[in-house]
Amino acid sequence: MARPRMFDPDAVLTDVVNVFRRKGFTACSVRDLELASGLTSGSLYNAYDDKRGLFQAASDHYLNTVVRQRISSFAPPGSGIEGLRSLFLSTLNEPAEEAFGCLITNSAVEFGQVGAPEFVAQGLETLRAVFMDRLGGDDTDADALLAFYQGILVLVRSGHDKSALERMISRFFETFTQTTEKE
Amino acid sequence: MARPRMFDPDAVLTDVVNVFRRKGFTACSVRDLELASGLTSGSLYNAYDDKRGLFQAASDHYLNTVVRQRISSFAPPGSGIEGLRSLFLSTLNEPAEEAFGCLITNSAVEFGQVGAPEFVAQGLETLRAVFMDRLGGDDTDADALLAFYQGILVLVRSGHDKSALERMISRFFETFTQTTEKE
DNA sequence: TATGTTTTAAAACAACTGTTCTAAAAAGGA
DNA sequence: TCCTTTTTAGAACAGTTGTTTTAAAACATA
Repeated sequence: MARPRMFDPDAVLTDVVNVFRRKGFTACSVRDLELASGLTSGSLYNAYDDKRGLFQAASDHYLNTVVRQRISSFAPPGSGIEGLRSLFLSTLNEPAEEAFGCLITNSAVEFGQVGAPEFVAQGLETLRAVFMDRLGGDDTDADALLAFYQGILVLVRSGHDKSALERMISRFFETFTQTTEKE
Repeated sequence: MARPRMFDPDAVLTDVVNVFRRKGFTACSVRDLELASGLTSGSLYNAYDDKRGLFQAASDHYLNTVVRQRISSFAPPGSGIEGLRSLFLSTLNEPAEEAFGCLITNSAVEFGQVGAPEFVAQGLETLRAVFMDRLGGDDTDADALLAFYQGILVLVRSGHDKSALERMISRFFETFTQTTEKE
């Protein structure tokens, strides 16, 4: 029919999502996105309508590739609490110079409850469902784990000492395993 | 000597800090700050040098009035774990329409570890010290509680169901009290 | 090879950004 | 009352924002 895209959408979204994670949606200019993607604004606007549309595509990409892939890699169905332990520890794998943090967490905080894109609620609910399933607990337990998880990502993002966080996560799951084993 | 200020600095900073909590530093324009404070940009720049200076004054104000006051109100020295329980539950006291969240949490996420103002580290350390003292635990326990606390604030900010969060906090401190009582 | 459609690149846009400048107003000390 | 100093209000500033427009380039199909 016509001229095909010259860029690889997956590669572009991967690059773009990292800029959004690093700077946030508002502080990230279209020029930043041009630079990160190697594309010009014309191509971006033609493919994604506007900045918000690009963010939406990028966050969907993030949810499907980063988050869900991380879950199935570290805490696949049936992996139980040990899977969750691995998942929590995997959040510490970030560049030491500057932690990007999690786009879900970052966006939840940046947008708040009013203008938040749907992917925030989706992402939180995805995590919550995983926690509930692997844990074998109820909604309240899942919420507690969700809060703990989000808090870790805040501390990671703020540059908190990694080894301290590792100790903390390890101990938490140790005592947690003991507690649930007793009964 | 000369003409005195016509505005009440405390009142201005209280108003300003709420806009920063609601919109974040970057997304908050100087016009927003004029509107919120009732002052004109001339007065703001004369008193606080620039936007960053105003943010610094506002965040210091927040730390001293909101955070530290909340601590001494809900979890004063000697109040132990019960104090912490009250403190955690107090984070749910937010306007139902739009949760402002905590300026420490919000700023930790917005700025990350590179350009973050000092008050973020100060605020996190203040909380951590309180947790450690009231808990009677070690650094690792304090970090865990700090993560849990930050995560709750993320969920509050994102509009998570308040009653669910209340149940979660209550149960956490119940089982926590039991666990520590046993030994 | 020609046609038709889309992507691309780059210039151009108005609106908004943080900040500075200007001049008038306000007050305390002499 | 006059002088000095500071605050105030608001206009003005250059730079950046997200977005649109323009025209050329690039392919798939016929």
